[in-house]
Amino acid sequence: MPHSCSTQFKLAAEQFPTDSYAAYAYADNFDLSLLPEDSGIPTTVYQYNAPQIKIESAWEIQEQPVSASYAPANPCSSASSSASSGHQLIPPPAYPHSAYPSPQSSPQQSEFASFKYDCLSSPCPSLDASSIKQELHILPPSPPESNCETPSPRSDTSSSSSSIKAEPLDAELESYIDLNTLQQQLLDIKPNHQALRECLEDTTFQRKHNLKPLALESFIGGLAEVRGDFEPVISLALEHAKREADAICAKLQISQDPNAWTAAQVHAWLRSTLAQFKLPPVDNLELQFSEDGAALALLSEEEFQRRLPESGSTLHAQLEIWKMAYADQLGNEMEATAPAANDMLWGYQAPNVEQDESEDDEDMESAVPLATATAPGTPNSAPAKRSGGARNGGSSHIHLWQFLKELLAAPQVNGTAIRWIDRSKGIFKIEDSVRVAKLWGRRKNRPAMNYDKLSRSIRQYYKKGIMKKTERSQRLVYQFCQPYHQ
DNA sequence: AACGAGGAATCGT
DNA sequence: ACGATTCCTCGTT
Repeated sequence: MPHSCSTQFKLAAEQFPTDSYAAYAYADNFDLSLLPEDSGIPTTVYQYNAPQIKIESAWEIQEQPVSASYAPANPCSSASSSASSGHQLIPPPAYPHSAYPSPQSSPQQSEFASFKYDCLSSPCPSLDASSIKQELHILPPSPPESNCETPSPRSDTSSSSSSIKAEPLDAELESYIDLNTLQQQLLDIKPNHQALRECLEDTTFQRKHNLKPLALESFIGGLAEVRGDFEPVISLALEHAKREADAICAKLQISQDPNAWTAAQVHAWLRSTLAQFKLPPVDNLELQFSEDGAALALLSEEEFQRRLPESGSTLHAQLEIWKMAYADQLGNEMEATAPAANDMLWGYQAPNVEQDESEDDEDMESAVPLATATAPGTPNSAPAKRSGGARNGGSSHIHLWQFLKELLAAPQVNGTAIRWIDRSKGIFKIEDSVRVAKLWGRRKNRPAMNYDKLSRSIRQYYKKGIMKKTERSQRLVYQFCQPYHQ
């Protein structure tokens, strides 16, 4: 085995940035169920062929109380066995980043993905207590109330490459990614996001670990440009944002489309968002913001900041997220009806089996099972629809059909594993039976799950009237029965 | 070989 | 009790 190289993410996060992109990372309650289920992300140790990467935690700050209810009673054995040591070791299998045979998996991608998750996740139900604790340190539960201008103890941020230090460690090579420095760079982000831009544009990290170049513009430029490396991550963030927005929309009786808001609804949303992020309430909100939703959506971040120095950035960022979430939803709907058109719209390239680029790895794949049982139109919640009954945390006894709908709801992430054939009829196809089964097994904490068993469960649905075979029987093609679809 | 169908026992909640 | 899991045999693609 070649010598390994460990990448150590350090972060002492006492500050909390308030810039737009930080809002992605620090949104109060990003649903960590979106994230890999069997690994405490910041503490995961990845190993694969050169260079081998170890990501481990080095947080040393005080403990924060954390709800243990989110920690599964029995996480995957490999995870729990080493949880106490603050990191877990994933031995390098044939397919380094995936417990699941994925011949085209890309360790580089997944490594970077894990890094991205670190940046995008926020304190939420995670898998083991240690990782929760650590994530709380990365991303404080309270939204941006601390001073974003607080200088970081580290001042050497002139070059982002300085945040990546390689140091030999015995036979191993250990490189540190100092998140202190990285965070400082985030804190330094100016309205034009120069620091983030520089940070992301710096390719040292990529080159060092032989990563694919990063399409920076795709990240900054908005959803329509989002693709490639960021696609799954953005998708996850948007999935969360959409669910969150959903609940808020129901509460405030407003549209999911900010452009459709009246001025009064704008005020309601602003107040709600201020409260959500624990920002100081604004007395003369109506005077400050006379715009309706469409006009509000056109305001620049500077304008937000000018009107509300304390909270303008956060509000603007949150609005951006809402806009993206709504746009993404439209995109998904279009994809259901006219995939080709949607691909053109989003520049989204349908996953090609013959290509090796977008093959999922451990990170991507574990990130796939999305959300809670909030899949749209669950018959169980038929009358109340999605009124937000039992939300997060109830995913442990999710039904298989619900889980499948969850996967189907995120085609950008799961398109290679399962996809709609005819959404209006509830017909879908399992493209990668192994993968879907593994995901299901992971969700249910059944490591021995396979497609044979999963399909047996699906067949049980036949006589229950939950699913049926299509008229013209096709392999791996199933159909939801009416009440369970739509 | 992979998938489909369904019986039967068992498990977990 | 119920849904899911596990194991099984046999048939089909």
